[in-house]
Amino acid sequence: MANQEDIFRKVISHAKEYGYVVQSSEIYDGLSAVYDYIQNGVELKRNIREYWWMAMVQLNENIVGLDAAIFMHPTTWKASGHVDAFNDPLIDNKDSKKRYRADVLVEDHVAKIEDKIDKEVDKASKRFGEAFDKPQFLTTNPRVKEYREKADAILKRLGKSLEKEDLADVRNLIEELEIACPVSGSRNWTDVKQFNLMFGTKLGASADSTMDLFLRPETAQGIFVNFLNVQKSGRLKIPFGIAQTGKAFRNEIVARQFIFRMREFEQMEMQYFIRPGSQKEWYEKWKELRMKWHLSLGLGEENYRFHDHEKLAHYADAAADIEFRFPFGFKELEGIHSRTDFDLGNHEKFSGKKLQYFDPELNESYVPYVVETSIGLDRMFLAVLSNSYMEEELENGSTRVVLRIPPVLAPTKAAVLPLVKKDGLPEVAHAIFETLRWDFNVVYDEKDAVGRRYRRQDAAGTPFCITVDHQTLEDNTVTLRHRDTMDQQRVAIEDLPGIIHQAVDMKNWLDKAI
RNA sequence: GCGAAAAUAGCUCAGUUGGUAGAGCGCCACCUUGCCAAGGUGGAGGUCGCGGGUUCGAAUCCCGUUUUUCGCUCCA
Repeated sequence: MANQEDIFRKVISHAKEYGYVVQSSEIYDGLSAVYDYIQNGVELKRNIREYWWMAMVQLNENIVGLDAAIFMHPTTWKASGHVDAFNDPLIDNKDSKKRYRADVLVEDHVAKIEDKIDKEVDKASKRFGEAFDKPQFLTTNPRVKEYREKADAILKRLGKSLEKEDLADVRNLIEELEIACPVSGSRNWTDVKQFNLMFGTKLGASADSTMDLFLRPETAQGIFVNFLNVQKSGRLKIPFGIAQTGKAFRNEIVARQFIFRMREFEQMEMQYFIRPGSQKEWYEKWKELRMKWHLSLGLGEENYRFHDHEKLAHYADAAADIEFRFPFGFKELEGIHSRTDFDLGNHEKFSGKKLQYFDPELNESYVPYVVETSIGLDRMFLAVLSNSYMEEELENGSTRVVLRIPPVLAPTKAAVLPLVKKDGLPEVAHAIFETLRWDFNVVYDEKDAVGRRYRRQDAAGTPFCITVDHQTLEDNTVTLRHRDTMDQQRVAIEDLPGIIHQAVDMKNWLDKAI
């Protein structure tokens, strides 16, 4: 594991040194858990996004794209459940260093009181046998009544305090009830703090006419609110999907592990609208399809696994993660969720607008069910980058650092190198460069010995190097050198576009995925 | 957010009991070589994360702060 952490550190350093990812606002000491993608990073990220878009939108007849705004009407987040579910009062125990949801601590305490009531009921029922009248016992037994009143009073006070956001009172309540930490047994608590996982902002330039908004915590809602717009204008028939990529924002309590968990991140999501009752089938189908997409990149089958959720989110009736073996272990890369009609149904309720589909086959209208696939673009980036980074021992005893990025995703597809900086070789190399740049991202480099230039391109992840030498002047052939094998072959200049195309074209990669 | 560790050149790191900064690689220019990194000459680049304090004097000691890493915690 120490070795793995070491590699992760090296990947982060490498990402900076070779122009992939740097910390945001670095000259001001950075900003916690915010990163910028620089010249090579932006290309890799764009390529991953396009690879996804190609597979999900272009190659799927019944999936269309969308680009919704980051700002959305505030009621959206009430309907989606985020206002409630993303808002937690938290408290820490100073001795055990454990963090709890303050309301859960109080509720657990109440549950203990209710246990006592149950015990009284048990005792009484044993004593009275068949003659035991439970409802009457609950209302008349003085001890039970006392417990019940106590429990109700606590819950009422908790509810009131939470509603008024009176966190000091929640803390007081915990103190008065003498609630102790289950781990340390101590009552040494911090203050209760409200954590809102959504970023708030304001719409409106003048202070007296502003409206409180949230930056979207997920892109999915932009799809749901546009469900009818897209369906009607596209005359789409169920089942169909809407896909989008875009930024989402979460005020994570702990944001860490480089770009794995950031406060601002990019999602690639697809919501698939289906007939109610068919969700199981589509859920399984999309699990399979998404895994195929991942495997098509060749990062290694052993680096992926499914993780089925036992505890489901508020909207789902089934959920699984595709986990990837990151340098810090298997972690979630993509989620596939059966979201039922939760979202559309709630938007109906909150908006008062019908969000239904008339199914001509069934001759009835219904709120469609939804199966979602949601992948973190930044996580996918990290998966590719960390998986690609290798330090190799070569036969001659030297080592090389190489980024084995799948060629289809590589930021630069080829480097054009004149063997020497004279004898007209740079001119020929430049001409090749000028031709190839229309089809591929290519670079030109004439500095240093060619061997060193090869290594430089290895470290940057460029799959091909094209070397122009003296023979080129005679027969229009060049050396094509391969990143992964370091093999060299002699090819005609006119064959270059075809060879590179074969290696980097999405078609040749994605046909494994569909 | 708590705890621990760390922060010196683009990267990896030295820096003695406190005396105002170094190496290797990288980068730039020129020369040389010419198919798998590390030849020569010259050069750029650091107010030692930031802010205070102690001291004649702080990269070094003290306090605060920011950022990072690890653990806990949370995770739609």
